[in-house]
Amino acid sequence: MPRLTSADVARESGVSRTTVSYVLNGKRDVAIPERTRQRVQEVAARLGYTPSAAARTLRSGRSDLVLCVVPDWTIGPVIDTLLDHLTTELADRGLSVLVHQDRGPRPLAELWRAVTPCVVLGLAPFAEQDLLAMQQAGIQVVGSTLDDDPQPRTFSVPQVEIGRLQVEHLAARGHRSIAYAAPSDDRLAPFASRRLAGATQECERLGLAPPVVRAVDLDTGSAAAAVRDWRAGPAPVTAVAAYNDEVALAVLSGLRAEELATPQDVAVIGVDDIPAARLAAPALTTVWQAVDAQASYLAAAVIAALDESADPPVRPSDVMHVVARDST
Amino acid sequence: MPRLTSADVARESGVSRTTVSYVLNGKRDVAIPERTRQRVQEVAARLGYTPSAAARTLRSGRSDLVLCVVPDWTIGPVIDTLLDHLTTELADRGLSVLVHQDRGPRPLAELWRAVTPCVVLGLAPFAEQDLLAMQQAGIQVVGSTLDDDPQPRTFSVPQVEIGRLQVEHLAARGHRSIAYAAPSDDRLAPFASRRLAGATQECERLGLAPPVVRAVDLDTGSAAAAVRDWRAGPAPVTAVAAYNDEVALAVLSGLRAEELATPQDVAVIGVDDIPAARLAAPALTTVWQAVDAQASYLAAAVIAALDESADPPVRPSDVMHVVARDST
DNA sequence: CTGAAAGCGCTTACAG
DNA sequence: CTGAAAGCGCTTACAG
Repeated sequence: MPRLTSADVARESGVSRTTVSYVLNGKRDVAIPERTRQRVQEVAARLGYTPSAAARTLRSGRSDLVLCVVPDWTIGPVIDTLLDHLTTELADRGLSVLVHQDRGPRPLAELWRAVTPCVVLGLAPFAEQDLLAMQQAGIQVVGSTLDDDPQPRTFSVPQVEIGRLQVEHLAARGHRSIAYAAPSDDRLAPFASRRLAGATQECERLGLAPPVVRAVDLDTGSAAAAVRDWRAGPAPVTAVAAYNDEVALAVLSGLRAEELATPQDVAVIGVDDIPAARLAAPALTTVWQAVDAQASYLAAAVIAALDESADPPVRPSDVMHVVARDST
Repeated sequence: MPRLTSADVARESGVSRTTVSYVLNGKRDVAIPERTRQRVQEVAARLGYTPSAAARTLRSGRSDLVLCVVPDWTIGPVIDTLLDHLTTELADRGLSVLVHQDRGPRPLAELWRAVTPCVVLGLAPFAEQDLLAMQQAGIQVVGSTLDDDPQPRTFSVPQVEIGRLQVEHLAARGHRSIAYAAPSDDRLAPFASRRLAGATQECERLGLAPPVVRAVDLDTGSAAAAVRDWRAGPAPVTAVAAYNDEVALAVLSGLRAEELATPQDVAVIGVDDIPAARLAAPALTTVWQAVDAQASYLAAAVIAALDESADPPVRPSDVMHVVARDST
């Protein structure tokens, strides 16, 4: 069963491959009678013709693949949803998303050189060297930054803002002695340090002592130990801002183990609003992110990188806010 | 900055492109002096040459992309981990994983015809028609089944077994009136119906009444309503097998709302062992799956599909068991 | 308005 | 042992 080529479509519709190509690619600036256009299109559809991506890529030097580089850390529900939306929105433009976990020994360059994607989309910052190499090779890059850095082709989710919002919320509830529950996984450090910095800034702004930081594993014992530390000393902590909902759930569990009441003794706030958050006892207050808006922005950024005339992406506003529940 | 081609490597090492190709592809059956081999390899490395995937694909009619078709439903942590392992293991063989969410209007055929992957890997069953078309086009297919159906190139996670294990565990704890908490998302029906069937079978085997089924949304209200139903009537339910951990957390939350004690009044068991499971109050008993073993099996199946001489994959045994915690 | 031809980068059968 | 040449399927500058 040989592959169906544009030559088949050409023969069947009685035109040349040139014409088939023009019609199927919608080249409106070439004058081709409407009748011919329709015939070619009809034949292509009837035969079930799909152009070979490989040949196209070889010819143009650019595939219709969007290489999405996902960082090493565990894909959480947020990245899940992001990729989901992104895949759907870009599929509408005929672009396929190739997800690559940036881990293991395989260098990134090897992948993009081999695949020649039209766009490389980084969900975490690229190494300077990778960035340069891609740009030199003429590949469009849409990068990410964890800071508030509104550069043109960059996706920015200011992590500092997350920590700030958490402390703002806790302080508004009257807490003055606040702790920070950091993740124990080192790979999350770039996120954790920024979120913590935001929390610290907000404490300072409000005239509070900086948050007491403890790393918390995702188990009760680790969290209970942190809780004991936090409660010891002259100014016992009364509120905990956690790195994310899972860490927050661990803290809730640790508080329970130490027989402290939430939120009466110690309040807790997470980040992400995973399903388990609202089902926790007590229901977890958390920072919600507008993932679909962010995905749409990313999709638009990719499309804009490809097509000068496309609408420049509008940075989504109000992408995060606190969902207040019973744990604060 | 023009692309580096095999011609550049050839020129630089003073041989023909033929020789470059032979050396770089490790064709051992062609007699090429070791000296030449080394020189070519050294030059290729120095220049940072990466063969064009597009040209290769065009030439061979087959890319080194593995198209992994993920079903429509939300990617949970299990699929996450699976994809993660899979990507890593296949990357070692020079294969790149292209994840495609099988949703939206874009027909699957369009994607694989365009991409010409070497293998299509389905994490949910394919439509008969798609399967046939791929086979006709000479594409290797590794499929999935939710049943216990040990066909050669098929990944099988018998969902029935999951439900069976849940009921077995609950019955061993002395429960005789068991309920099933089904998901409300219709897309999960193929999984849910099989898990339920397994639960029902095990009830029957043990001489218990079939489980009372209620759909439960991921919120407390919905779960509380289900709980009220389950507790009404002459034989109040004393144990709930939930579709997965999230549904189980909802049930725990509903029980709390109805002021019932877990496990004294009603026991609960989930599936997946998500991080939130062990942090719940009480810690959730659940069915754990050996996702990494399953991923390795899948990777081996893909490699075997590509290479007759590769080791045939060994079906992992003991891929699931109950993790007993405080909720039962 | 339409077609013949070149060329993208690779591999491999074939000829030396 | 090594190279010249063909051809994978496409697009596009060019010639009619």
